[in-house]
Amino acid sequence: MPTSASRILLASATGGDVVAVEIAPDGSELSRQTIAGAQVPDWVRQQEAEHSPRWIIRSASEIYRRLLAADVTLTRAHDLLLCHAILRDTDVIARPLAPSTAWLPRPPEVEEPGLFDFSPDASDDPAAVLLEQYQQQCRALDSDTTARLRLLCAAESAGGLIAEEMRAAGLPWDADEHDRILVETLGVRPAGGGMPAKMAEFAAAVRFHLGDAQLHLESHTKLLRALHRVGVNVSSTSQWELSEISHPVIAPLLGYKKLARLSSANGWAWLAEWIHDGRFRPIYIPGGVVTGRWASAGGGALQLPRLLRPAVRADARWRLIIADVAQLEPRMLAAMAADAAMARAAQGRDLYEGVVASGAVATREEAKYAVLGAMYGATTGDSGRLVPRLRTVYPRAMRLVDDAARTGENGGVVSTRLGRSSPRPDDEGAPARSESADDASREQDARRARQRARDRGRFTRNFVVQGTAAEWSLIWLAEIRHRLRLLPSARHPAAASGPFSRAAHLAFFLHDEVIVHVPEEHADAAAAAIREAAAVATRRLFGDFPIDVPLDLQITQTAEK
DNA sequence: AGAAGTTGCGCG
DNA sequence: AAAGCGCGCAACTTCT
Repeated sequence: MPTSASRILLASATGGDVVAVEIAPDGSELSRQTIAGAQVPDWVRQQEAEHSPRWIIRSASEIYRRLLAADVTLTRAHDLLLCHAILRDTDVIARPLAPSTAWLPRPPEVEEPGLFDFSPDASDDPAAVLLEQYQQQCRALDSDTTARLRLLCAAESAGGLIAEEMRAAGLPWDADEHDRILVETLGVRPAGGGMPAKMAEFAAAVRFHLGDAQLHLESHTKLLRALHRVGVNVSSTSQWELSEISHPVIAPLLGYKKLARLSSANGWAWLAEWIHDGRFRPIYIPGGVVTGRWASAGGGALQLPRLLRPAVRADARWRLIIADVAQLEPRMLAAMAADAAMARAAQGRDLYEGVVASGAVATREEAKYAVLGAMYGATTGDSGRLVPRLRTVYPRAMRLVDDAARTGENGGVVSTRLGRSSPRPDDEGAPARSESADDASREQDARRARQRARDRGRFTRNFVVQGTAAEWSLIWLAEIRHRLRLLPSARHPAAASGPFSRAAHLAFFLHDEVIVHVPEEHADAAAAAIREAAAVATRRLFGDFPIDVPLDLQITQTAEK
């Protein structure tokens, strides 16, 4: 393989071997070789050291875990699976990528013994299949004269690598602290099993007030009947409705529900299943949401209750850097719409106070409801009533979301700043009525169709904002990763082994928040890197448009807030 | 018995 | 039964 290599395509061959193809700048094949499975990590490490090529791979989720397990990291990649979804659906180029079911994510594979022994592509020449797809994607990217899709695909591919790296590194988690929180909140766990003490107390109080010593509290139907028996006339057992009622059963019932939730979602069973060697390793799914947000699988990674934050704890001589953006989405909206007035309100840490200062609303609370309502499409209630006031002070921003909603209602497609487009509406549910249908059912169909259109309008309204925020976060992540890789090694390794035990690394990502785990001596440098990365993300998306995207950032030992 | 749907609640 | 977007998960009920 010549030293000029800058792009190498990796394809799985039979028997765990790998075919490596060197790609010329014009996308054509320069040379290829087959590498025996056992040699792949060393070979890849060597290529990284000598050329740091862009690796063209089917999917990081399919191959990267095995490389990381062998302590090999990749600098850059082009993830064909992730980019296929973007380039197939995008509405910002004349000829999007031809859709193909061959480029959909595979169901999670069972662990296989061989290093690269994942199911080989069903073809005599899997490398040719990948190369053909890569060339098609390059043609699509080249047709975008604005190059925003190129930026999006690069960021998305970096995200694919980061998701696997964060899983490999894990989020440092103090199981003892978690246990302390559980005991403090739920009460002591009986030795013989059964309900923890404080939960049992609440349960007993609820049963007493409902006059049923045997009542099964987890059954909504039974609980609802029991509530009706004592005159608590609610239509559901949800806490927001219960909290409106004044009755002695309400307080213990809400208390019980709170604890029951913690116990079943993040109790001792969760701790035993998900925390190993002081790390929480969820599965991140980049692009798992149509807007471009990440999804997760297993462990409820994106729903960790704030109550458990103190269990996130840096290793000895290491620090956590926790950084997030307040009100990322409305900031994105202001910049996307080039709404100078809204950008002015976004100056500084609290956008909502800025909205109050504009005179549109009286209180911060009103500002929050109005802004969220504008982005979500509220039509009724407090929020819906406040939204029109924003139209007078921020006409450009409001026009952007209102246009997105109208496009969706009319069955159209909307796109984010970088060109990720909303999926086409599916035609399911369009009723095929015979001519004999009566007026009433035709009326009902029409009503349902209007409802669907409104639902879709709220979806597309939110899509442009949520999706662009996801793009900002993705670039932020990629730029953080890039900078952290330049930091020197740790004086003291982290408690866990693996490729990230000696260097600062991303440990957690949640829509607009990151947690970085860093050797104490590099904490300040890493914090600076995170701030720089945010500034770069803003500039990449919006150029010189003056929009503030301030970070809340703290360097700590634990994630307590 | 197991699949599929519902409810409720955690996160942004 | 959230007014208003996007998710995942546990536990229950209902369907097959």
